[in-house]
This record gives sequence, C-alpha cells and structure tokens, in this order.
Amino acid sequence: MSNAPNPTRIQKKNRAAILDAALEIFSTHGFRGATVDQIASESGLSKPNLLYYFPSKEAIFNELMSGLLDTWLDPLRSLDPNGDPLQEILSYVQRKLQMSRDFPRESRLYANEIVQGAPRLLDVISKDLNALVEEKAAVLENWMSSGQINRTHPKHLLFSIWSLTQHYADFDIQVRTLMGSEDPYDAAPEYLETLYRRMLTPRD
Amino acid sequence: MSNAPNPTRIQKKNRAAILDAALEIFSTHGFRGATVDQIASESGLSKPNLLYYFPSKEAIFNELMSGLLDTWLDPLRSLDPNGDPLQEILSYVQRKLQMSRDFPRESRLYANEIVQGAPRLLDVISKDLNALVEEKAAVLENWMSSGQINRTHPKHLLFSIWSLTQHYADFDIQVRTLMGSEDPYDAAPEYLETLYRRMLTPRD
DNA sequence: CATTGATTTGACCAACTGGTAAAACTCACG
DNA sequence: CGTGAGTTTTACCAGTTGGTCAAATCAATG
Repeated sequence: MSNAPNPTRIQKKNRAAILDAALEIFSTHGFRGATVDQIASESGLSKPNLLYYFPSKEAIFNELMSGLLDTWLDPLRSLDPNGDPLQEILSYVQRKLQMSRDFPRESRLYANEIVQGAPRLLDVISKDLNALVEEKAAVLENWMSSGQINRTHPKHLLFSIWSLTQHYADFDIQVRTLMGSEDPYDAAPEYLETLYRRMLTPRD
Repeated sequence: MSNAPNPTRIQKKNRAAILDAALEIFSTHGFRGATVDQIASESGLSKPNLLYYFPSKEAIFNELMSGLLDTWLDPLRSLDPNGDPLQEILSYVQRKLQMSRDFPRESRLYANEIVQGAPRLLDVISKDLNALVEEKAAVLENWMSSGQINRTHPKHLLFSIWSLTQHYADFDIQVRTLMGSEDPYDAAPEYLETLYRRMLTPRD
C-alpha cells in the first residue's frame, strides 16, 4: 500500500470516501453500533477492500477522532484576550453555532463518544482540552475582574456555550420535530446573541 | 410466569434488577452497543434466566423508555400558567437540573436515543412531547406579551433549558474532567439562576 | 505492450450475537 | 412431605460480526 508519503489518486479518493462514510455511520450508531459492512457499503467498497485501506474498524474511528478534535477546538483557540470582551464571546458563540450547522455529524460523533463515557477520548480531553479551557477561563476571569463583563463562573460559561450551540446539532431531530416547518437556525443566532448579551453586559 | 396481576416476590426483585442493569448498560452503550449478556451479568442472572422475565432485548428497552418519558416530562407539565412567570421558569430550571443530578443515566439514555436519530422514540416525541411543548410555549408567549418576562423565542427558550440542564448529566465525564476536584453541581444552580434571571427580567 | 506493483474480489473463519428447548431445581401451600 | 407452579440452568442454534487470505484484476511505467 505504501501508505504515508505518496498516496495514489485512488488511495486519496477511497480513503476520503471511507472516512466520510464512517463519519455518517459512527455518528448515527456509535462505535459499537456501527458495522464495518455498513461503512463499506456506504462508501461503495467491499469489506475486504475497505480493510485494505484501514487495518481495522478502530483505526478508522481513531483517524476520524484525531482529525475532528483540532477543527472542533479552533473557535475557542481564536478567542482573543486583547479583543473586546463581549464581542469576542458573542462571535465565539456564533462561530460555534455555525459549526453545529455546517458539521452536525461531527458534533454528534463527539456527543456519542462523551455520552458513553469517552472511553476512546478521555486522554485527549484531560490534556489538550483541559489546557485550553484553563487558559481561556483565565482570560474570561480577567474580563470579569476588570468589570468588562458580568461576573459569573468562567467554566460554566464555557459549558453553557458548548451545550447551547451543539444542542442544535446533537438533538437535531427533536428540535426539528418540535419546530415543525420553521428552521431552527432562523431564530437560533438571535436567541443566543440576546441570551449572552443580557447575561454578560455589565449593569450595576 | 403469569406476568401482569400478581408478581411474585422473586419476580418483583428480578424484574427490578434487570431494568436497573439495562438502564446502566443501555445508557452507556446505546441500544445496539448493549448486549443481553452484559445486562444479564450486570443484574446477576444468566441470559436464559433474564429472557424468562422479558421476551427480548427490545422489550426491556421499550419498558425502560416508556417508564422514562413520563417522569422526564413531569417538571414541564407542572409549569403553572397562573404562577409568577419568572419564578415558574426559574424553578422549572432548578427541577430539571436536579433531575440531571439524580437521574444521570436516564438522561444519557434519552440523549443516546435522540443523538442517534430517535429511531425508537420519534412517535412519542412528535405526539406527546409536541403537544406539551405547544401548550407551554403558548403560556410563555402570554407571559411575554403581557410584559412579565422579556420577549424571546418561546421554543428556543425551552430548548436552552433542556440543553443547559441535561448537559451536566450527558457530558458528565467531560464536565468533571475539566472542573477537577470542584463538583459541577456546586455552582451550576446559581449559574443557571443568574443566566435566566438576567435573560428574562424585563428592563426596558 | 509487457510487467510489476496497486487494487479488488470471493471464499472463508472464529468469536459473538439474540434467542430457544427442555431438563432440573426450588419453593409455597395443602 | 408431596405436588405443581415458578424459577434456573445446560446445551444449543442460526445469523452476524470483525477480520484474513490467496487469487484475480487493474493501471502506470518503461
């Protein structure tokens, strides 16, 4: 196969097809609920052919996961300590919401993994994510201390942003069922903007 | 077995043990990821013995689900149209948060099901839940129209409450990993109280 | 256009899955 | 203490699962 350095045109195409199919299947059934046969047929390959490109089901999953996390944390990384506090937070919220809209499968894959206790992800969470959260929580803390935004618990503030934005991807079917013909993403940006503006704008 | 009317002492004990074990297993692996063997051994029975009490894996799951939904919607049902609007909403939030704390497995079971597209739950959502949501959204709408709480999108308000409260159960492992030794539930009630108070208290 | 490496296929396997059948055991009650 | 219903176990099965292997086919280079 000669995997790493010079991937063939066919290799590039098939590996991409496999990863896309795997994202679809894993995100809707979880790791244990997904079968290699499903992923193979979704990507238009036979099972042995798929296993020619990836050594195992777990290898596909891991590649998917490691690719996912970087993209996922990007919006938080770009929260600028030197920007205007309220604007920084509000646009972080909007960027995160946009990601739920553009990459719902990625969000659900992540949700599946965490809900089930993050057996294959706990290491990354407790290292990379934890460091990033500590860093950005300190930034929020500073903004609160200087009175530029209302005082509140910085980590709970972050949790709430993740929760509210990813909810539209993770609980998509429920949200859409309950909203009928109205697209959830029509009102969501304004709702979240209002919520965090009222929450954070200093008053007293 | 003579199931329905007069359950034996043994029947009561074993059925309860099975449902408790099934809740544990289903909520951490999802339906397809859970095996009857796991549930059997978790409940201290052999597989055939378990299948003496429930006809199939799906039957266990369904019993769990139908039992769950009623309890789950109770807090919303008791949102009183004649109570003080802000207080009604704030105590709904706290009750919902308390449920996440007391019944995290139930929350994760539900989350698993919805994230995966609610294949076994969509009917209930689109009937019972939808009716309840329409009813309560109208109540919120009235409170907004009369200026007793700030105007916002009623359904998105409900979604945000579910999202924020259940996040502590569904993403428990992530939340706890990132908070270190601090118990998330120490600060969560106050954080959510502040958030919704600022969001909803009329100002202008 | 041949040949060599890359790709695909069909046949297969051992482990595991949900579920069954019937025999064996246990327990409450007369 | 016997007896019949209630309970548990042993042995088993057919279908599915992740994964292997060797043979067959394809594609790019000289």
